[in-house]
Amino acid sequence: MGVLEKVRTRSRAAAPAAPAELPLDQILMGDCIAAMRSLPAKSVDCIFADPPYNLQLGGDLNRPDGSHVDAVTDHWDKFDSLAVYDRFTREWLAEARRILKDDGTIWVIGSYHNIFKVGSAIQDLGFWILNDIIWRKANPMPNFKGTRFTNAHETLIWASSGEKAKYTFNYRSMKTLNDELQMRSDWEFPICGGQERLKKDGHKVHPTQKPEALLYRILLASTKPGDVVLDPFFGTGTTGAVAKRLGRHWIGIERELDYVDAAMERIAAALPLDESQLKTMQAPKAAPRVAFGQLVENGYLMPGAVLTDAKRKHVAVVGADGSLRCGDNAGSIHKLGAALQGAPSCNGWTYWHHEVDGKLKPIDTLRQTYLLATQP
Amino acid sequence: MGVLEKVRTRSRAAAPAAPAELPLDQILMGDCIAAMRSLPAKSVDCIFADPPYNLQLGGDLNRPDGSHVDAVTDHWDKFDSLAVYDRFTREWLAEARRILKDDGTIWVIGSYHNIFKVGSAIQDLGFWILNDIIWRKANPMPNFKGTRFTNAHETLIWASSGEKAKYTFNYRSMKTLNDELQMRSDWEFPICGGQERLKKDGHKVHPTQKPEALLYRILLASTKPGDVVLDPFFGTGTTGAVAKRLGRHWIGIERELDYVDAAMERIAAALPLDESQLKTMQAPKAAPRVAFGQLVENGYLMPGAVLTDAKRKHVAVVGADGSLRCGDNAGSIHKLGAALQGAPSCNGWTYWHHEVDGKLKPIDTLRQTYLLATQP
DNA sequence: TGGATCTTTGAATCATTCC
DNA sequence: AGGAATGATTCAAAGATCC
Repeated sequence: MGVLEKVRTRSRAAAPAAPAELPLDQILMGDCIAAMRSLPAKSVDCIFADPPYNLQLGGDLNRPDGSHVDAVTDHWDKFDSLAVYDRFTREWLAEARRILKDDGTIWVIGSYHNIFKVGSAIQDLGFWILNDIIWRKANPMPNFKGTRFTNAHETLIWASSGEKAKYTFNYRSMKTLNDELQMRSDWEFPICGGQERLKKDGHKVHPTQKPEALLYRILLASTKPGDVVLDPFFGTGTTGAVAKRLGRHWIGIERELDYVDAAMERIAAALPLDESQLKTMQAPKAAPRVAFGQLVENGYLMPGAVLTDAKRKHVAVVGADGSLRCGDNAGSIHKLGAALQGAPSCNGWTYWHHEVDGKLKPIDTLRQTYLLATQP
Repeated sequence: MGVLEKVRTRSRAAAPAAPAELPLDQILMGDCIAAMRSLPAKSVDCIFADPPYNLQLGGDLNRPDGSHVDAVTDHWDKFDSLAVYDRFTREWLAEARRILKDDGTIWVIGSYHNIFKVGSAIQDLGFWILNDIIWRKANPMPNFKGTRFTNAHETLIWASSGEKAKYTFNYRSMKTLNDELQMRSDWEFPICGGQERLKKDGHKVHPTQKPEALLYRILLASTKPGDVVLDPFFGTGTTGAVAKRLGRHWIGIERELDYVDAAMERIAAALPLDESQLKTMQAPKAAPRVAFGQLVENGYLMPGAVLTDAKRKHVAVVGADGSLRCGDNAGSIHKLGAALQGAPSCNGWTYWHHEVDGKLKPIDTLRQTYLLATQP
C-alpha cells in the first residue's frame, strides 16, 4: 500500500465547519482503497466516483483520414481479467459504503465496459439505487469503422446507503434548473473541451476529464452547502473545483502526481459563489405546522364560514372545532376533501377556498397570513 | 417443467427457408427456460429478450390529483430476492447463448432494477457487449412525489456471442434512418400507446408492451431478411409482428395464455412490407429545448449575474440553480417575470436582458449561441 | 367539421411527522 | 414501533368532449 500524503490546497472554503478529523478540502495522494481505509466510518455526505472503465482496447485506432486516435491506454485502466476488475470494484465500493453517512448518497459514472459490474456490486452491497442517469454527449466521438452505433452516452448510478435511508434531493432546484419541468434521467452536456480542458504542452492532462457542468448538476441535486463530498478517483479535480464553487467541502484521492499537481492548481483558481448566489429554491422546511383549528381560534375564519373547492362543486361549513361539514360528511379539511373527491388523500389547504371580494382564494393564503403575523 | 405447446399462427412468412427442425413463426407456450432447452444449439440469428424487471414496488401510488397509478403487479414480476432473480437471469441467458449462432447477437432490455444484473451476467457468460442503447421516452410517467429524477429511459444491451465473433450490423440502413448521420446509442421513441396499444375491455392486455418502432430499429440494424429471431419473453408479440413486417422469421416463447391469444391475433393481422416500403419513416427532429439552467451550468451566465427587463424597471440576480431573485421574489425566469409584471405568464427568454458592451440584449441570444455551439 | 379544452394514462423500487 | 394525521406532488400524448 502506498504512503498517503496529505496535500493541502490554498482554498479557504466558505462553508461551515465539519468533523475535525476529516482532511477537508485536501487531496490524499496514494492508493484509493488504502486512503479510504484511513477515513472514519459514516463521515461523508456524498461520494462521486469515476473509476477506471476497464476499456480493454485492442490495437491502435486510426481515423478515416489516417490520424491516430488518442485513446485511454494508461496503465491504471488495465486489469488482468473481468474477475479482477470485479474484485477491485467490490473492494472500493465496500469502503465507500463504510465511509458514507446513513443519509448520504453515492454517484458512480461508467460506460458499458464496467457499469454493469459496478451496478451489480452496488446492489449486492446493500446500496439502494435511486436513479440511473444518462449523460448524453452533445458531441461524442464517431464510430470511425462503422461497426457499431456511435457510443454517445455514459451512465451514472445514483444510490442511497440502503432501502429505507433518507437522502438529500433538491427537487425544487432541479425543477428550476430545468425551466419548471421535472428534471429527467437523461442529461445532455457537451464533452469537456475548450478552455475547460486541462492541457500541458498541448496534450490533455487527463484522458477522461469530466465536464464541470455534470458535477455541478450532481452536487446541486444531492448535497447541501457545507456538505462533504469525497471523490476516490480524483484525477484532475473536477469534483473539487465544482464543490469549492458551490460551497461544499471536498476530499480527493489520487495516486498520479501529475494529476494531483494539475488538480491543486485548478482548484486554487476556482472562485466560490457568494452565499446569496447559493440560495436555491429549496422548499422552506422550517415553517412550523399550523393546524386549521388555529385559524378558527384566532379569528381568521369564523365558525359557520363557507368554504368551497375551486370549481364550487362542493360547499362545506366550518365548525367551531376546526372541522368541516358537508351534508352528512364531516372531518378535517384534508379528510373531507379526500372523501368528497373519492380520493385516497387530499391537501385541504389548497383544495378548499373561501370567497374574498367575490373571488375564491385557497385557505392556504390564510395560513400564510397567520404565519407572517405570528412569526418573529 | 411445463408441457410445451406449439401454437402455429396463420402467418405465411414471405422469407426464405431456414433449418427445418426449428418451430418457425410459432409461439411455444410454456416456461421460457424449458422451451429454450427444446431448441437446437446455434440455431437462431438474433434474440430479443424483455425479461421481468423485478420492480419490487412498495405500496400503492397515487397521482397528485388522487387518481391511482396502474402499476406492474403481475405475478411474473415477483422474485423472492435479488439472488433468486440473479440465478434466473443467468439460467435463461445461458440457454440463450447455447441457442444463438456464432455470428448472432442478443438484445436485452431493462431498467435500473435489473439491467446491471443482466449486463453482469452477459459478460460473465462470455457474450461480448457491442453497445448499450438508451431508449429515451418522449412521454415518460413523471415522478409524482418529487423524490427522484423522472425515470425517463430504459436501457438495452446489444452483445455478440463472443469477443472475436462476427455479427450483422447494417450500418448503412442505420445511417439512412438517421438522416445521414451515424446512428447514436441514444434513441428517442414515445411509449407504446394509442392505436398500437393492445386493449381488452378497455384495459391494457400487457402492462409493458413495447413500441413497434423500437423493435423495428433493432431488427433492421442487426438482422437480415430471412433471419430467425427468438423472443423468449414474447408477451403480446411485438417482436413477432415486426419480424413479420420486415420479412424475418420469428419464434416466441410465452407462458400466459392471454398474451399468446393476443399475440396470435396481432401477428396474423400484420402485413409484410415490400422492399420499397422498408424505406425510413423518421420524423425530422425539432430544435431541442434549452433550459435556462443549462446556460448557468455551462458557464454562459454566471451565478450572480444581473438581468433586467428592457426598460430596466426590474433588476434580478441569477442563482446557482438557474433561478432568478429580485428582493424577496424568486423563481424561474418565466415565473419571476410574470410575478413582477403581475401577469399570468411571461416568456422569460425575451423579457430578461443582460448587458453586453453597455447594451441590453435578451437572454434568448445566449440560448441561440448555446444551441449553435452544441448542435452538430 | 374544426378548434379548443378536458380527461386519461404510462415498467414506479415515489413522504414525513406526531402520538 | 406502529398507526394516524398532515401535507406535498405530474408531463406528454392521445382520445374524448364541447362549442
